[in-house]
Amino acid sequence: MTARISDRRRALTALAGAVLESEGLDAFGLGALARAAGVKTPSLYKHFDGLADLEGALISEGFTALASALEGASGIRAFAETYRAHALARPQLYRLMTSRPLDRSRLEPGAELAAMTKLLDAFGESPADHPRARTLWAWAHGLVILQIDDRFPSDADLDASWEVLIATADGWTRTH
Amino acid sequence: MTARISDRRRALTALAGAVLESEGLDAFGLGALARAAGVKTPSLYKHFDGLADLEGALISEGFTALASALEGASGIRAFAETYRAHALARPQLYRLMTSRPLDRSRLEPGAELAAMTKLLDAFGESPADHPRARTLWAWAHGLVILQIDDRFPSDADLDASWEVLIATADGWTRTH
DNA sequence: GTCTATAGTGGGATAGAC
DNA sequence: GTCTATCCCACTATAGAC
Repeated sequence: MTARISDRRRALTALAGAVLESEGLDAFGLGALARAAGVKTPSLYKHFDGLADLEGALISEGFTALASALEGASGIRAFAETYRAHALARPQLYRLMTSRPLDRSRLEPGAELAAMTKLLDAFGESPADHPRARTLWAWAHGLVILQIDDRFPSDADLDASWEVLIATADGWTRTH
Repeated sequence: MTARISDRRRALTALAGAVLESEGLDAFGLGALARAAGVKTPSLYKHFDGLADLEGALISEGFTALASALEGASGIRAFAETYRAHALARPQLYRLMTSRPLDRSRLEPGAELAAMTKLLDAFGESPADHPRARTLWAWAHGLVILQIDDRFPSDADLDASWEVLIATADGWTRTH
């Protein structure tokens, strides 16, 4: 019963996530959230310390949700398909998370690290594995973000492109 | 001697490219270009049909330059290193070209296609090779854009991550 | 080809009443 | 926790004089 203020912030953050997807990243802002909430813009300042704070809450939630989704993915195929599905389920949030400078001071501590750790752990925790883990992440990210930004021809067989990634990374784990 | 107007447009576009890199994509606009050119913003409308036209000119130039750079690259290693160096030489232009919705009606006809064709041709022109060519492009793009957006730890060995890409793609061409 | 003047839009943000 | 009122800023864009 004590932390009802926090509940309101959480509810507004969830609404903001929906607005972000429906309006698009470029049209998103305090005004868009206020309109959707049926509230005037200045009211939001009781719950967020400005736009950067709101974006930080959304991004933190995104990292936490990604880490949680990857938790249950074992094996390269599950990893790749989970990452792909998770990103495409909320493409505008994915763009917000990855396609602009990241103000880490606005994030919940550990949120980004939790997601990154899950990514790196797909290949073991040894530092020697990191270049391969990072390049695999970049590969998956490239496939996802180019699709979100509509850079592939409409007839491109993206499933086939993902299969190349899966087969390649599977080869790495088999020979480790 | 006839097309001096066009010369001015070209010079302003070149200046805009420099401003884009020094000010960053978010701070770029007609005002930034006007300040750099020592001119008032409305004057630019004699040379560009608004901001979208200016951005289209920059993006077209970027695609043309990329196609030209890839022209001389033969083999996977040369391809990868050329792409990487070209993107990182003008990171803000690369972001402008790849990280937002692309208004193709504002581009010089064929500019995007020329660059994309060079990318696909790295693996031959058969449609069966396209999934592999596209996934390789996405991979290279992911490595470049995550570095530009500062998403890798500062101690990450990116050279090693690129070597994984090169070794993998080399394997594809050897077994074709 | 450049200028001044101006209009319009949209956004973020603060102060203070209720 | 929400409101009104207000301010500030930045940018795009047009009209018309020089």
